[in-house]
Amino acid sequence: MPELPEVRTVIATLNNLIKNDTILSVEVYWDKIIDHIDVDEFKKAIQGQTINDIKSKGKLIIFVLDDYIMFSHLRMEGKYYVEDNYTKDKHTHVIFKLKSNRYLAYHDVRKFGKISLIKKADYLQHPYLKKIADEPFNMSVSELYQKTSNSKKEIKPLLLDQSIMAGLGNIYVDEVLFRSKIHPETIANQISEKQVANIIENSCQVLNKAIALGGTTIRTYTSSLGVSGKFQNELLVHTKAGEECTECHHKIEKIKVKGRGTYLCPNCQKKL
DNA sequence: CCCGTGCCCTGGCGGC
DNA sequence: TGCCGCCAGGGCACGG
Repeated sequence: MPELPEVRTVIATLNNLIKNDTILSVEVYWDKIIDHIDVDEFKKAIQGQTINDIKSKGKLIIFVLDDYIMFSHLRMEGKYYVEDNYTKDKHTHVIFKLKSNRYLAYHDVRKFGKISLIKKADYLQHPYLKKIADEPFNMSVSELYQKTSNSKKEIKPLLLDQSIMAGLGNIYVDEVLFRSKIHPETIANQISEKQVANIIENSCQVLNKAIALGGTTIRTYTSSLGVSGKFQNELLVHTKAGEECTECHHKIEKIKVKGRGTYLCPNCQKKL
């Protein structure tokens, strides 16, 4: 699933391929992908808009057009392809026809992803963006500590909340808590300021490494974008149930935390 | 205001 | 082999 590093890889590739291209028209095959705006309105408004830049915040992709901002959230399985010829399959839900005679196709097996369009002047008020906190790279220890020390939630669900800190999903949060030696069910207000500093530090390290490993994906524009990273080789706990911990040789366990599959080393990550 | 629950979806997997 | 039922999972709406 795309988390912050995959999104960074996707936008780097999209910038290489379609920055300064112009959207001539758009076809929508699954209306629910288009969010917060009527589909016909969306189709009409986007015609003739040039893609001036593609940015991101957390897991949100931000297309900067002439008069609008287009937000895209890939959720679980959203993918973009840039193609010379458009070949729609059962998972193609939106196709943008570009002035360069190419197509930008949005694929999504689960159909969980969302695409939205808002006038530039209003975009900071859009609910997608408004709820996204700073990424770990810009997060100060005091700000995150303020949030953790006032919360009675478990630390893992708190870190998955994008309004607390942006970018971590289910995979990277397990890796960050393992590297920080914190049990995922630890109540947030029990965590010291020093441990919060560790969480931020480890988040930056893990995400930066994943970005570096995913950043080599750029190939021809017929391949899928940002889905062939190599970060899975760096995972220390996630998906490693039954294997030995790299630190202490205890067995990695899989548990459920607030309904999410969670991997940890019970010896390195002791409950307080 | 905060919390928990259910929903959106479909491929893949376990069970028989 | 095939079919059925269930589950994963980010974010949001809704109800208590």
